[in-house]
Amino acid sequence: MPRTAKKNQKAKPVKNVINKAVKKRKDKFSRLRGMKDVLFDEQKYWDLVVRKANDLSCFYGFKKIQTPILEKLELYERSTGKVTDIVSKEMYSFIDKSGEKIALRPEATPGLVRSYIEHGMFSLPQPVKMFWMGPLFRHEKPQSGRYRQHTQFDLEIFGEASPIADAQLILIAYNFFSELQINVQIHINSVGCKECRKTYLEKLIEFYKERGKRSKFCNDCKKRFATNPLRLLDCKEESCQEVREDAPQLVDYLCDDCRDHFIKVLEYLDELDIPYNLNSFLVRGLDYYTRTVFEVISLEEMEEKGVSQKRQISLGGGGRYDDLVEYMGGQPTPGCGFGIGLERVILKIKEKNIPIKGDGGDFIFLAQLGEQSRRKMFLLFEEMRRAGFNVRQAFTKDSLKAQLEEADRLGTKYTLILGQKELLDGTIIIRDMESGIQEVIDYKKIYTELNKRIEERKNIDK
RNA sequence: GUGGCUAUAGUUCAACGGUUAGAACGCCGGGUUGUGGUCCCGGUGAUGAGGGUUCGAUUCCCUCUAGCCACCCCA
Repeated sequence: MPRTAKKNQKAKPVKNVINKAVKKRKDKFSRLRGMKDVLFDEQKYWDLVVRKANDLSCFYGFKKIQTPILEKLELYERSTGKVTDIVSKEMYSFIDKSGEKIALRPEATPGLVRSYIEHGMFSLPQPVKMFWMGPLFRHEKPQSGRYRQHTQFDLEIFGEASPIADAQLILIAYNFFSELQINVQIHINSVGCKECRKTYLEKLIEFYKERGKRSKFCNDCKKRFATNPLRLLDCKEESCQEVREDAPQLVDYLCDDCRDHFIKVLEYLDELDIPYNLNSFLVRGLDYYTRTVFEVISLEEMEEKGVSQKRQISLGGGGRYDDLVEYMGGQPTPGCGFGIGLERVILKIKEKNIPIKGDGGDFIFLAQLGEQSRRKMFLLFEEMRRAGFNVRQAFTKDSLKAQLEEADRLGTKYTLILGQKELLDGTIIIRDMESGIQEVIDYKKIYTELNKRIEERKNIDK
C-alpha cells in the first residue's frame, strides 16, 4: 500500500500542493476539542482501573447497571439544578428530529434515579446498590485531566437512610485509591437537610448583608448571593474567602437528626481508621445533596519557577441525596452515591510510575515459508489455539525475517518455523527466541516438545 | 467564560531574518533470495491555518485553530 502511494506522490509534479491539500483534509477531520483517543499503550491502565472498580463493586454487593447516554434535558434541569454550572453552562444539548429537547449525559446520578423510579425499584429488596460506569459530557475548556468527554465510575445506594451507607461509600472510594497506590485526602462535610439548611441560609444571608461585605464579592459571588448563596462558601477568590472567615458554619446549625447522622458517619470512619478532613466550606456544585457531602482530593507538589507549590485536583466526590427520588416523582427514598473520574485516576497512576503487570504470556509464534506451509500453519494455528496455546502469527508476511521481527516485537518465547524442506521431511523447527537455539523435531511431536519446554521453563523460574 | 505560555517528520528535540529546515527514536528496504533482538548502509517523513511586514519569514506582527498552565467549575 505505501508503495503505491509513494509512486503516486512522486508522479505528481508539484508535491507541496498535494501535501497541502492532503493536510487540509486531515485538519478537516481532526478530532473535536476536549475529546481523546485512548491508544494501545494506554489500555493497560484502563484495564487495571476498570478491573479494580469491578472487583470492589462486586465485593460490596453492588450490581452493574447501564443507562443511555442521551436523556431528556429536563431530567438534568430538575435534578442537577438549573442554576448549576453543569446544567446552565456546560451541557451538550440539542433538539432532535421529533422536536424533543435532548442532553448528552453530563452526570450519572440523575439517569440512575430516573431508572430506579421508572422500573419500580422501590419494590425490590432495599437497599438497591448500583454500580455504573460510562462516559459523561461537559462543554468545558479542556486542560490536563479535564476533557469534554470523560469517564466515571459511579456507585449509588438507594433506599438506605443509615449513616453506615455513607461511610461504606467513603470506605470503598478510599479502598479504590489506596489499592491503586494513589495518595488522596478525603474532605467531608454535612450540608444538612431541607429544614436546617433553611435556617442556616437565613443566618448566612443575614451575615453577608452586613455593611460592606457584599462589595468585596467577586462577580460570580454577586450572582450567587441571589441564586445559590450556599456556594458563596467554596468560592476560591481571595477576597471572598476573607469575608467568609467569620461566616456562620453549617455544622453549628444542623438539626439534631442531621448532626447525629453526621457524627455517626464520622464515627464509622474513625472505627475503620480512614483518615478524613472536616471541611466546613465544602459545598458541592449540585443542588440535590443533603447531609453528607465528600470529595476525594489528590495533593501534589509542583515545581514552578523554583518555588514548590501545592496543587490539588479532585478525583472524585459524592454525597447523600435524601429528597431527590421523591423530587423526581418517585416514592420518598433516601439515597447516596459517589463518582470517580477515571481519566484523572489514570493520570495519577502514570505520574507516579506505578508498575503494572504486563499480560506476559508465553507466546508461541508460527512462522511459515511458501504457500504450502502457510496453509498448514494456518490450520495448525487454529488447532493450537483450541488446544489452549497462546499462539501468535503474521501470515500476511512472506519473508521469514519479517515474521521473526514481528515475533520479537511481541516478546515471543518460541517460534515454530515451517518451510518447504520441513514440509517434505515431515518436521518443523522450534526456535528458542532468547538463546536463538533451533531444533528440528518431528512435526507430530509439536505438542509434546512444546509442553516439555514450557515445563522446563516453569521449573527454572521456580 | 477570563488570563498567560506554546505550536517544526509518527514521537522527542535542533535551526543569528538568508543555500536543499537537521538529529535521535520509530517505520520501510538492503547487507542475509530460509532467521528477530546487536551492527552497518539506504529510504520515508515536518514548519497548525490564514493574512501582514520584508528583496527574502520556521524565525517578526495580527487573526483563527489546537495544546498546555492558572482562574472559574468539576471528575
